[in-house]
Amino acid sequence: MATIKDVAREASVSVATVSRVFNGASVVREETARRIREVAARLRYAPHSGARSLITNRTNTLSVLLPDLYGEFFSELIHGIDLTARQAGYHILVSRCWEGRAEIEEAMRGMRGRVDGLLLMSPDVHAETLLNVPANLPVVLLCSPSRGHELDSVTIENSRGAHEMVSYLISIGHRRIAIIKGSAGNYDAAERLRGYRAALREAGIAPEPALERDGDFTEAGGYAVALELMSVTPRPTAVFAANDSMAIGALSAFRQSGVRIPEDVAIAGFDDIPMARYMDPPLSSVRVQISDLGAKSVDILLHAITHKNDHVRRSERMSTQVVIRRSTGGPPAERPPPQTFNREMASV
Amino acid sequence: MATIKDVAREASVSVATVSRVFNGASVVREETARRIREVAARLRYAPHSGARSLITNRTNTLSVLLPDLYGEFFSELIHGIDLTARQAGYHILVSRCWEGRAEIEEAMRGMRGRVDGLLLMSPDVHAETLLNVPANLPVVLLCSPSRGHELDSVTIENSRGAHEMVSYLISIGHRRIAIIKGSAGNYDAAERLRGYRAALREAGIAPEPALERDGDFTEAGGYAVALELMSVTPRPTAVFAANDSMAIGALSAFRQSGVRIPEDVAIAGFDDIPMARYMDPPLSSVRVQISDLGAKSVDILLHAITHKNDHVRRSERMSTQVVIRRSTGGPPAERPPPQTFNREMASV
DNA sequence: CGCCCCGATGTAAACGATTACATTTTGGCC
DNA sequence: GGCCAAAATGTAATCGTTTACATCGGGGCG
Repeated sequence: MATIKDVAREASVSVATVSRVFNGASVVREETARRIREVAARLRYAPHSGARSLITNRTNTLSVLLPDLYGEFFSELIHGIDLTARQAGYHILVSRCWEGRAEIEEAMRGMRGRVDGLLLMSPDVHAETLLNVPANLPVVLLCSPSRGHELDSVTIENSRGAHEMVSYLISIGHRRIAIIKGSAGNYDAAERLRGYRAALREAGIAPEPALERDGDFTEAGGYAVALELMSVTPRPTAVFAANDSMAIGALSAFRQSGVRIPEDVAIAGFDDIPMARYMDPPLSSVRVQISDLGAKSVDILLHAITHKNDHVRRSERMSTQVVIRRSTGGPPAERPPPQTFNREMASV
Repeated sequence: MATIKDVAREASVSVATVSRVFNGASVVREETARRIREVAARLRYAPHSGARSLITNRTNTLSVLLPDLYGEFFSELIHGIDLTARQAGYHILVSRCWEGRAEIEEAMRGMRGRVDGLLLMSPDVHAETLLNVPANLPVVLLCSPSRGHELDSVTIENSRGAHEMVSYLISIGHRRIAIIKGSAGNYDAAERLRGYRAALREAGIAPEPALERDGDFTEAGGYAVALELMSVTPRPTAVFAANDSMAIGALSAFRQSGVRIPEDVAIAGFDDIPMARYMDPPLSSVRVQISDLGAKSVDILLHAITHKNDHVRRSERMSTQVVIRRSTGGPPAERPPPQTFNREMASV
């Protein structure tokens, strides 16, 4: 493939001049520039980004390291990341790493010289404890547990969101509220569980182990747990799933068993994925702007890169919003929902 | 950040020896190797992949260039790509480019020296006509129109899949079948439309412009089109949506208007995203193994890379499978569906 | 003891760009 | 025409690796 030297030779100039026309840096005579561009096009020359970044010490690439993710959350996140990154002229490299600490360390080491910064989602291992990873690589933590303020991070207000939703369920009269938990060891999952428990406690409702079931963030998981829940006696009157996928699975399971939603059991999810409003009945959920989360984390990362990772660390929390649709039933006529709850237009 | 030279100096060896330790190539005395590894760990050294790939001429990175995509399809595709790529030791770089030819060319030029090969999904511009892009960069076309056999490609059996689904609808008695088309200019969309028309033609049903409506592959789009369709007289008895997202939107619109599914109108989609089976009623769809599509395209790309792009081009077509669930109603008792149709277990 | 061979290590030339600095060209002005 | 500043272009060091080839040292063997 043609290199800058080939172009230089063919156009009878030095490589410096060719470089200059491709970087617009200093002034090259228009006639020379045109000739160089012609030659370059003829040779199908494109600058070698690897060589370039070796000397400039910038790759214009960001890395995104994620655990295995499910559908909508993943694509929304990448969408937000991509949008912001590309606007700033950055490419993005995505990798998944399931296997915990060792694999994360390995992946981070592989990033040296490949990217300018790293977005890390590591819901089960504290990133601060990672060993033998490139020093001084800017890192932003996504939805991950974090010891202190060593690293930039952005998280979701999980606990508060869950708390609000469960409080709403209580406010419309539910006392037996089950939860379908997220994956074991997952940070978001743990926080949502915490919010659920706190809401019950504040309402003076005793926790009940039989109503706290292990889930895994998938539709199939939600479906399976819902089947189990139906045989719990007395049956819960409401189910709060730690994400929408599980809520949708549960909804499907209940309906297939002849349990009416929301008359027999109310269902609520978390995330408010686009699909939620198209369910039957439309699913109440805790909305979190996933793509904004991605966008914000990129902003923080770019800031870190600009300041060569020598900046004051930030910890952002994305706020959530309870969205009530029909899957939770209407509030009892005698007690309207508090103002902080957002009731959507009936249409869509 | 520490370089190989720092490690060499600190361990009192030459850079060559350090390099050897990190590449396992030739034999280094165990004692020396251990010392070098210790120093490297202490200095948090990681090889600079940019510099490495400059000389080896391999980046171990694949690029994925996609138009704007919607939720499940995108994540499933990336999932399959990532799995296969990482197994072969490759990273993946994802970019979106909406703005047509110029942006694609620009993006491809930016890939020079950054990746070893390219997965390109370009549903509206013929990739063969791209100008001034790096010569000899291995490219595999994904779900894209293609003139001939200049480029490797993998596509979906869109037309056949649509044909089968529409034929099924006809076989259970439908005559007025509407279609919600995919995005204008989109290759998959056009092919699915073709299959729809062919099936009607073969059954001797006259095409009817009022029943062919423009969609855009989103839930909201499907919702809107369904509302329009309700005012068409006589009303269609079945709706075939060019993807599941639109089918789900349509389903929601019909139901909100009191139209019963499948009694009043049957609905079918395309893609069979995971969510389809959790709809109420569960959605009939044309299944395509999206992640396999990603995996297969990576296989082809890796083959091209191994052979330095000097290999015979392949054109694979991913087969589809009609999956009948309740949204299309049962077949008339007197005419069982042909054997090629796959009726799923009722559970899940 | 001297030779040879082999295993371990070092030396230095790439890879393809950018860029500070040096050099040449240009053109305006007296 | 000669001078000079500014504009245009060239030279060469540099980025952090890999790797062909050279070198070195020590053990086995005659």
